Amino acid sequence: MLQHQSVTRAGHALDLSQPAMSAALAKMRAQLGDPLFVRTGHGMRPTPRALQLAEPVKRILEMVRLDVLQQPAFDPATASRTFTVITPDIGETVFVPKILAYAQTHAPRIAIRSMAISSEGAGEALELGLADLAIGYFPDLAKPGFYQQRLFKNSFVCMVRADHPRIRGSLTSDEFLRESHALVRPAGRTHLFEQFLHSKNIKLDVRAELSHCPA
DNA sequence: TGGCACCTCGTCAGACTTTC
DNA sequence: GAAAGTCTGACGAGGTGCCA
Repeated sequence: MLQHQSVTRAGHALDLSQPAMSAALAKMRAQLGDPLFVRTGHGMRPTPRALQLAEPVKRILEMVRLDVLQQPAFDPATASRTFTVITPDIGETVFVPKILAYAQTHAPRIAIRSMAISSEGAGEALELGLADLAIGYFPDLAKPGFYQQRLFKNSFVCMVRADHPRIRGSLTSDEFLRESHALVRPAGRTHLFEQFLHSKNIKLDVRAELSHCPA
């Protein structure tokens, strides 16, 4: 209003109609107990009270503009921080090296910290700010508040010893279930495939349980 | 969780005020 | 008296709190 000296023009500058602006002015008049702006032949002139308020209001608006509305843009080239990534064990060997290689060129001051936690705990870690990103299969995060993007499709394969009779060809599900198995369970976590078998009430003949995937 | 009442804030239309 | 601008009442949309 001080800048435009007109209810209509001030409203237009704020993308409001004149009545809306007039109503806002009426509310301010009631709250401050002063007309603030009075009609004259040369527009809406400020009262002494309005002029007195102009400087502190200007400072408040400037503070809001700088500290609230104007957020610093993220610049990978100069950013210096550690990103925490939730990823399964395989992610540490597949994803993290690629991320580091990319960061070395485009974000040289960025560091990556890998975190291996359960699918159920990933959502909470992200919500609490303990982690920045989760790479892997996290069906529990398919809900509002989380952004998801498919990066790739994955499939499972069977690993057998070099002289195993099934070294060639494919397996039927019955043949697969008749075999004995080595179960890789890092840090005691339940593998996605195990969860699938459990949901189907299928039990494997597990002869060995390992915490690391054999080289 | 859905329905309801209430409040806030917006627009529209028309009355009103001021100035020339 | 005309023109420009402001004010006001009616009404609608959306948000919120309460209650069954």
